[in-house]
Amino acid sequence: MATQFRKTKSEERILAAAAELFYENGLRGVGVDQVIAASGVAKSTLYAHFRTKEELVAAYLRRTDDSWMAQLQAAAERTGGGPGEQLVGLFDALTEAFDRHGFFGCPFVSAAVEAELDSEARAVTVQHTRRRQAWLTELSRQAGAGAPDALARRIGLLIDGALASGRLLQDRTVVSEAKSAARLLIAGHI
Amino acid sequence: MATQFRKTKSEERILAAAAELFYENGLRGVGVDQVIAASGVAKSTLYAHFRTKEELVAAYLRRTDDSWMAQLQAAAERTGGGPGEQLVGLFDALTEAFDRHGFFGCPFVSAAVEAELDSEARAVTVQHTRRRQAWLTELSRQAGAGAPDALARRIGLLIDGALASGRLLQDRTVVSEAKSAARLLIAGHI
DNA sequence: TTAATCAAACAGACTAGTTCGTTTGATTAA
DNA sequence: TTAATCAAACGAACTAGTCTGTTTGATTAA
Repeated sequence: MATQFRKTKSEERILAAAAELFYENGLRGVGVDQVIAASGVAKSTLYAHFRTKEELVAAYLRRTDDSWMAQLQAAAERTGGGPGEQLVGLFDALTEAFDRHGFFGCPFVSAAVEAELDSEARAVTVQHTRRRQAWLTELSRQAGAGAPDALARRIGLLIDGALASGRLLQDRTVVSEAKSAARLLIAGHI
Repeated sequence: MATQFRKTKSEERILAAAAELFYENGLRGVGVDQVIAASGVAKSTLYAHFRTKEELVAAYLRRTDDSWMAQLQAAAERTGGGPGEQLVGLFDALTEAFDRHGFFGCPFVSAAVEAELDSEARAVTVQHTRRRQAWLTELSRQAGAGAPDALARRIGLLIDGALASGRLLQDRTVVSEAKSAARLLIAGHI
């Protein structure tokens, strides 16, 4: 439907603008007025699509959850190798993220810093972390790791560390160090 | 002098309250009014000691820089071992931090999320990161690492990762995983 | 026509920072 | 001992600006 299309287009623009602004400036660092200015949408339109700022934030994080998982999985599958190789290849997604968006760290760590403990944003953050760990655990299991859960936590730790260190040092070479560290850890687990 | 003592005590109380509040709720999440309420100090007193909120934030971060480095070094030296052993032992400081303050991650990563790019807070964050890396590089060199700088970055990556993952998962077992990962990486570097 | 969008003004809550007159308690000098 | 002095802190009101969210009434496009 055309109205649907138009509605979707506005919502899409809002979310695209919100994603960039929230990621670069933090949740509390971006006002609704900035989002409407960047998306070229009227304030009333934004509030027609999202009842509150918090709902917009949650929508942004849900979308980031999906796209972030997709990027990790795409990088993993691009290796064309087995699960062990994929656990290493996923780190390429971090380099890509650094190159595309700059050194702004992990959006979920940022959200955890800024969102209230009982907020929906926090719930999405928890959900994303579980989702990621479930996937890493499954890959570890398929790779034949003795303790898939422990290996998954270690890989997750390297991902979070690379994003955090990358932000602090403003330097993407940490990713290749995380990658080779991952290789070593995987070898130690199989 | 008694007047000196009194002044110091107020400033001290302000900083102690600010440290807890900022660490748990983020920089932007804490208002000046909360700090004065928690420290039991008048607003005018706070502004007699710190010209702006930003100056208070910077003071909090400088103090955190010092205490955080001291905690890492204390944990390292407590091993009573050589540099290689110290690079592993420092991770005990993370467990202690988790136990003492909860899972609030790295205060400098949080600051990097919330502070403006040109703020003094950001400058203190950069300074802390350099200081930490310099120390880790020196320990790596003493341990006889082939590439002390690379090993230092990997250890730093594990520290940041443990703090970030610990926050996301609300779980301190990541620290022992970071620790054993560190052992493996150090062995690979010597 | 009808649903979506627009611009613009607005209310209400909150925040940083200021001001000013008052209180406290220690030091100093007669 | 007692009275004057002083630095530090206090409380409370106030300014000025920002932020979220609402409302209104006109405009656009199928």
